[in-house]
Amino acid sequence: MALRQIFADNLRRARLAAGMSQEELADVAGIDRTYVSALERCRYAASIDVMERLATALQVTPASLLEDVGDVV
Amino acid sequence: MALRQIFADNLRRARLAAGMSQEELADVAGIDRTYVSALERCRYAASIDVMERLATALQVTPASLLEDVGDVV
DNA sequence: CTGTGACTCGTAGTCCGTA
DNA sequence: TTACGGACTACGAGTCACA
Repeated sequence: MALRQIFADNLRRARLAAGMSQEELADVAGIDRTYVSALERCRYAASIDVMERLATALQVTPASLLEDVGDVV
Repeated sequence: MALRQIFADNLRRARLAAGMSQEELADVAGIDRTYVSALERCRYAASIDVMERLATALQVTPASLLEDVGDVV
């Protein structure tokens, strides 16, 4: 499993856990609304500083967004 | 402290711990020697898939490269 | 072995609108 | 609320020569 996919999964999970919409998260993190959508859909390989902003906005550690939780499916 | 800096530090530490030169790491990770140098010097905000390749080459988890170990200085 | 400036090229990332 | 497309710009990706 690619790391981008793991990141996408963790991002979505963390966002939902925080009870935020993509729009809210994008707003708080200071990034584009459609970009959050694209990230969760694994369209892009986010750079490290975007990860940082996202992690901060979600109040989780950046490292936790890369943790491989295996197939939750 | 910016995450890019933490990443740069962790990258260098992991590389030295593995007893590799920038050249060797670059070779194993399949990226340019000078690019590894640039990354360790915090010149760029590495993207997630570069991190993945680097982590694999160093045989550490991608998440460990983002762990804030504080000022080791 | 490593740092660095210069360079090209691809894509990250933004902004628009629509379903 | 989210997925997704197009068009655009900024910056990361990747390489070279030289110190």
